[in-house]
Amino acid sequence: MDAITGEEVRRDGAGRRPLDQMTIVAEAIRFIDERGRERLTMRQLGARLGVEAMALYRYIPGREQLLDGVVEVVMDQLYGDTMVDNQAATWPEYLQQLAAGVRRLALTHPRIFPLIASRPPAAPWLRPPLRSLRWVEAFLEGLIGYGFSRGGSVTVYRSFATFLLGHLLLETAAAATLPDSGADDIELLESSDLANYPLLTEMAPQLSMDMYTDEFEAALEDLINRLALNRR
Amino acid sequence: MDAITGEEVRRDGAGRRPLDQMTIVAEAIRFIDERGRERLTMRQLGARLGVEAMALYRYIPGREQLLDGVVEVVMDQLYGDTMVDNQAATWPEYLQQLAAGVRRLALTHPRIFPLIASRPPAAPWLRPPLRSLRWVEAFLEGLIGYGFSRGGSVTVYRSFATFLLGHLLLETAAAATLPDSGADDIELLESSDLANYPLLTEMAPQLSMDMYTDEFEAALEDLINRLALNRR
DNA sequence: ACCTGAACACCGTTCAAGT
DNA sequence: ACCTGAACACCGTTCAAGT
Repeated sequence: MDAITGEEVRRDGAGRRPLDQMTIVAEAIRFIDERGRERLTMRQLGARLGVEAMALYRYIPGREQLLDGVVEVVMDQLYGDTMVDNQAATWPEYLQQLAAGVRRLALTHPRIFPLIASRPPAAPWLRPPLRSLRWVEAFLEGLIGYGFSRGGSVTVYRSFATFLLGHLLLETAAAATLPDSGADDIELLESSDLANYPLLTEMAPQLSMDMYTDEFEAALEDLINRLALNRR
Repeated sequence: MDAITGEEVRRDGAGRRPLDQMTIVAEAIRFIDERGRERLTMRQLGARLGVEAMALYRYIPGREQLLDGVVEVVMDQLYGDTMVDNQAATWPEYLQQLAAGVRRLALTHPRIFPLIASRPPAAPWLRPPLRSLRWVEAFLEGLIGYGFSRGGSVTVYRSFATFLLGHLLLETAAAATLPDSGADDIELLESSDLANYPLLTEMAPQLSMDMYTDEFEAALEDLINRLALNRR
């Protein structure tokens, strides 16, 4: 019996429960969070599930679709966090809460977030493209609920999505780079010795301060003001 | 004799001139522009240069460093386009010209541009990180020339770089996805049938209009206004 | 029903050998 | 001096075979 569900648990000869899509995708998410998406291979993922890579193909068409599944699960989590039971009283509050929710997700899964923008989108015609049509639909619906016209809600979607994805892709990119590729740079033209850059050297303390949060909030307030002014 | 330089050209038995770093990196840039960075392999790049993959290792330490070289060459091109002989009379004009130059580069090499943000940066402490320290140094110098304090120039760098990279990463991401991975999506929870999304269906024409240019310019003007207000 | 072994067509990279 | 063949340790993926 399973301790939580109380269901009868089937086990194979090696004492494993059989795989399924969700188990595999969930493990892939954990894998990418820990080691980055470059290192996610079918063979290594199989190993973590106690199985040969070939076994995964019974549940997942291939590696690309596995990555699509990862994005889909993460986007559904976002949908639940931000769109279900949203209590915002005004549209600026609504945007603030959505922004906070998306940023929380991006910082929780910094190595997965870039996939949201780089995977071939579900609706390539949507500008900017997003994997979760359900989220976009709910977003437009929310805005209309706050009194925006249909055309106005599209304008807001555009600038809000651009703002959010843009900022968070950048904030996230640093965290997503492999932490152990300590290889030397190719020396193409001149060495990038810090000594050649007096201003950089002098301002290094300020330049290295992590101000993403402040910058994010300042820019978001700005965007909301802009939208408020242009509203008709 | 070489038709252009007039120099004596060494050729090997197969009638090829010997390779060098620049030739290889330039071919890699062309390759990524045409077929995407996922498909750039040492073996295929070698083939385009009329050589086995192993020959490349005489000039390039490895694939990762080749990609670093690609970014470096592109950034140097950007430096030449935007920083050398910049004639802007005021700092807002300066930012407009830089923004236009960076966007031009991003749209010329949409499949290379994301590398600028995702490669391990030359100075990881720099926020936001950028591969070209030379460009950042010149940027700060320019701002100080227009009367910004040292601290003020850092603030402007931060918000300007965040804005630019963010917007362009997003605009560029669509173009960078492989155009021929027509595989079916994994069906995880529900099908993303457009019929379930009435607002999306209704607003499809507006949502599919490419408004990146307008959005980019509106947001840039906004940023400049914000910077002008906060200036001390 | 579910997993694996063997195989195929690819990778990046090293190094001794060819010219 | 410059390139290649052969090799190694990996990939994703297919499919007949095992339990």
